[in-house]
Amino acid sequence: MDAVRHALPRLQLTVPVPMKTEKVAMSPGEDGLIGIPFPEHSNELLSHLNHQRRTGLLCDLTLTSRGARYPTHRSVMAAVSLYFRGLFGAEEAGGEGGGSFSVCQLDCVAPDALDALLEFAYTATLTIPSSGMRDVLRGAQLLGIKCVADACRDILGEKVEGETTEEQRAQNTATERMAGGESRVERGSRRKMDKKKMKKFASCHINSSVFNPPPASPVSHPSPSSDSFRSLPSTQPPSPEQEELRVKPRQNGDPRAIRKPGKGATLNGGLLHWLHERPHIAHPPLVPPSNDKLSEDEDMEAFGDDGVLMESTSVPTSVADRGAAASAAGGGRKRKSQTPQQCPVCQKIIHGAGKLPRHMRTHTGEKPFQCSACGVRFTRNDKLKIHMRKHTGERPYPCPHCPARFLHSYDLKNHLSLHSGARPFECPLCHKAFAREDHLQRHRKGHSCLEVRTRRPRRGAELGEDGRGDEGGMEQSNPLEVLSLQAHSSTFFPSGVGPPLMFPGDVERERSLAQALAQLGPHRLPGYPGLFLRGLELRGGREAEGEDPGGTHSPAAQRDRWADEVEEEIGEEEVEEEE
DNA sequence: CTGGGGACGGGGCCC
DNA sequence: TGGGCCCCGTCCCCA
Repeated sequence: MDAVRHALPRLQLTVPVPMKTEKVAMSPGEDGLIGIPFPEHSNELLSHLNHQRRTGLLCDLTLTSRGARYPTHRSVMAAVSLYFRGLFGAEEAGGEGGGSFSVCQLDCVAPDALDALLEFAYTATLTIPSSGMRDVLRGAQLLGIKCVADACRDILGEKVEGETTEEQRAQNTATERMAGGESRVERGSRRKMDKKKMKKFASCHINSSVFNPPPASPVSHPSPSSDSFRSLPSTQPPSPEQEELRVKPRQNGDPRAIRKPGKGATLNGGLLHWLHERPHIAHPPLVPPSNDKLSEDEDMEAFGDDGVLMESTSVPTSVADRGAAASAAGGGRKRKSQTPQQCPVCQKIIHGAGKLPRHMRTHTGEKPFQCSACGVRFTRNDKLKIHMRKHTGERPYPCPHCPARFLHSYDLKNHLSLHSGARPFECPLCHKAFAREDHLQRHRKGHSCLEVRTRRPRRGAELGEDGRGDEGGMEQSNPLEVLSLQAHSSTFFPSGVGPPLMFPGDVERERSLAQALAQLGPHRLPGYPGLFLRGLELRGGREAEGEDPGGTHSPAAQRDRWADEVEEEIGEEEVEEEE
């Protein structure tokens, strides 16, 4: 442990104190809040917890395996193991207050393997004797510690493609070993369910697996039923180190011995990653499991449904692997060689090597680049450089048609559209054209085209009358407002998702939300956790469809969406006119 | 409400 | 892998 502790200071990953996350996530200017990251916190926390475990302090759960006893903490086990989370969740759901058993018999997990898994839980380091790799793998699978299972599989050379099969096989084996009196019929049905889950898991890389027949027999607690295992949010993003961990670890007869980082290049590189990333990358996405949909959506947001982000979240996997994942997932614009990293504060995936520190400054408010002329500070050097043009008078972007010169290339671009008279951005509602896309967006957010629009048959009223059931909520509110809201909120909830804004009884709430979202814009949402979460909920499966996982909204894509909206509206209007 | 300038944050490319 | 540079989209502010 000391080795780990000594190694930790070298692991510079910005980790916010969880309690401050909301504040940290706010934009620097929001209420003057500044997030102060404490990179050591999570490591120190783990260290203290491990010390408590070793001294038996505050241990409220004892795991046993074939006579060996392992005092531990329920909260830690619930945090690291889907099985225990489900177990304790079921316990609490059953109104038993979460403290009804203190001994959990895990004879199905070999003592050494259990010891290694506990060591992992408390140190974020897995020390695996190669001879016991299979046992650890099985234990990790049974307890729902996916990252460990993945790493073991990698080390054993088992392919990811076989993940479902292997996991299934292992689980089934364990099931047969442990289930005892459980009826075959029940097992079969559960297996079927798990196959679905695993299939989803394999395709989406969302670790929401239900771990069927409980691998353990809590001594003083009945085994939780499968139904008790809720679909849980991902606790484990793809282990970035899996590729590196393909290198077999050193033999280590003592499972408690902590391997010192720094010895053994490739492997230890992996371990270093593992050490510092696991606590941060893996756990922040935790959301209250009571909101399954939200959890799922957030997972989609955080890791991408197309597998690319999952594969590449801080993952030094091979380019070929990523490419394969991308193509397998349907493609889209994908990075080739640069490693996306996940912001530990807002969970956003930051693409591009070296971009995470830059992004982190948006949370910390740090502005290390100060203008020597006026003292204005900037978060980025390149912005300062552009700013300096104001003082030097440099305007490197001259207009070829007039004497105007500009500081920014995009200013010139905007300006050129004036000369050309081009107004390529047209409001689909009132058909007013704009030279700039942001002006069109501003226009759409407002109500400036409402009058024109209301001359047409009102979509909301029509919808209400023709009995499209789920639109019924509109009847409870001003159809005009609903119309406006739908039209403009579609900017952020594009067609195809459908306007999930209107549900019976939710009109007011959703209107407020949509207005808030319209004010904030999608990129601002991470700074407003509540709205962000609701936004995720409302967005439904948009990100889940693999589109635009990084949150970028290219003009082309936006225009395409708007074009779709226009087509959709025109189509509907035609239908209405025919009626 | 619209046009225009500027600021800011993210992504791509390159070193 | 980090950072510089550039481009882009978006937002804010002002006239």
